[in-house]
Amino acid sequence: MSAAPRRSFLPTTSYVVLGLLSFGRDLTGYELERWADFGMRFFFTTPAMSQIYRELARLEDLGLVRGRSSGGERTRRAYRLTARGRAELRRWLDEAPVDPPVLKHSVVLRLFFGHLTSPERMRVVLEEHRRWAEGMLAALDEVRAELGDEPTWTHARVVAGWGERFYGGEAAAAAEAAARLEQHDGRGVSAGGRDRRDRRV
Amino acid sequence: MSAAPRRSFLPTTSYVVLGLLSFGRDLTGYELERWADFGMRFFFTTPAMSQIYRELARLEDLGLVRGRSSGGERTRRAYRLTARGRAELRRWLDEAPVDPPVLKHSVVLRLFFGHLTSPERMRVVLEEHRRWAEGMLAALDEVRAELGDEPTWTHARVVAGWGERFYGGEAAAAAEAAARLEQHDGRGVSAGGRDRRDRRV
DNA sequence: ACTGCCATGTAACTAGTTACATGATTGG
DNA sequence: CCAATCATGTAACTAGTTACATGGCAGT
Repeated sequence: MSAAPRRSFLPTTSYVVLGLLSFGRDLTGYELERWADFGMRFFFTTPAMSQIYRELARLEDLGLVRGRSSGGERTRRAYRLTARGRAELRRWLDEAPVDPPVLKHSVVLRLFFGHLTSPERMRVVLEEHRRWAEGMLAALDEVRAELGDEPTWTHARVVAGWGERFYGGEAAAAAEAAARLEQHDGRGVSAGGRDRRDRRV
Repeated sequence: MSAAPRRSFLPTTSYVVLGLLSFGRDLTGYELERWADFGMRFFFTTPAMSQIYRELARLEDLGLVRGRSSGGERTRRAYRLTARGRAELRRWLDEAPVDPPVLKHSVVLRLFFGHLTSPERMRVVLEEHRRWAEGMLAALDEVRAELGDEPTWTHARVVAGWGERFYGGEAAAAAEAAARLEQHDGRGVSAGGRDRRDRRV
């Protein structure tokens, strides 16, 4: 008796591909991967090449993209969005439930289980993470520079703003966590007295 | 002839299970899921129940956990970490490469493709995300309150600090993005420069 | 008696991976 | 001629999902 027809949606990765093609340029599987890795890796894991090719095959079956070969049958096949593809992408944007980001943060996981390893190792892990985040921040700056101020990239610039906050946050959080642990370890090790809090259980 | 033996590691989800059992309490598959969903969902997607049961079966095959049934063969089976399980977890913490967090952020993805939908929809999406982030923040506060100041949860408290930064950041980023778009749309509309590309459908 | 939570698992499927095989084109 | 990059795809596998089937136990 439900009133909703509830057509379902494709996996999000499909919309990554459709979306990249929505900027108007025809792209090969290879280029798709380069673009995804250039601009989207900041907020969405880049799928493996083989996955992209399979995705393209599926989307073509569904009539959402059309591929055209050039330079012989195998050498190069560039895809463009069909009208139905554009409509499907729009349907997703307009109607798909806004589900929360998927996060698998193995660094924080390690931190959570920090009682099982040494403070030194924990410091190394956090420092490595901090450096990674700084690196991403730098890469993001480069991307942003390339965006210029063309209106095509209006939303991309806003996304870059999100990214700066996110990666800056990760770097700061790693530093803060390290500082907090250091403080805690220091207290535990150096002064025998003065801190009864640490002895219970 | 390579110097490195390079034993490989289990999927990260396995270490989630091992780690939860490292706090010393025997847990059933069901409880494992509850605990993961209570404390780890803030930084690591909670696996499906069926996945947890399969994980436990595998870990038992590998001798990393041991399960004991009680109350008949089917009704309840609680698992504990074996010495080898603890060693494997420690090996992962100490030696596994620190790989970056895996992120699939469909909200930012939508923002990136914002040129394909309406400003109103974009506002709704961002607002929904902001509220979700605020909700997570509130939930995190509750968890934190429950942690008290026992030393068992030292690292968990540091993780909570990370979470506050992360979810606070998401909420702020959503708000900021919405503000930036509003500003931009206002400018675009009042100046009369209509977008040429988006008239159909 | 019934409801809600505790509890375990299987089956079928989907999404994604790595490893491998193959070849064209371009620039030094 | 050689290396790097562009380019496409298959095969085998792994991780994870949803849907389903089953049943115990506690409280009202």
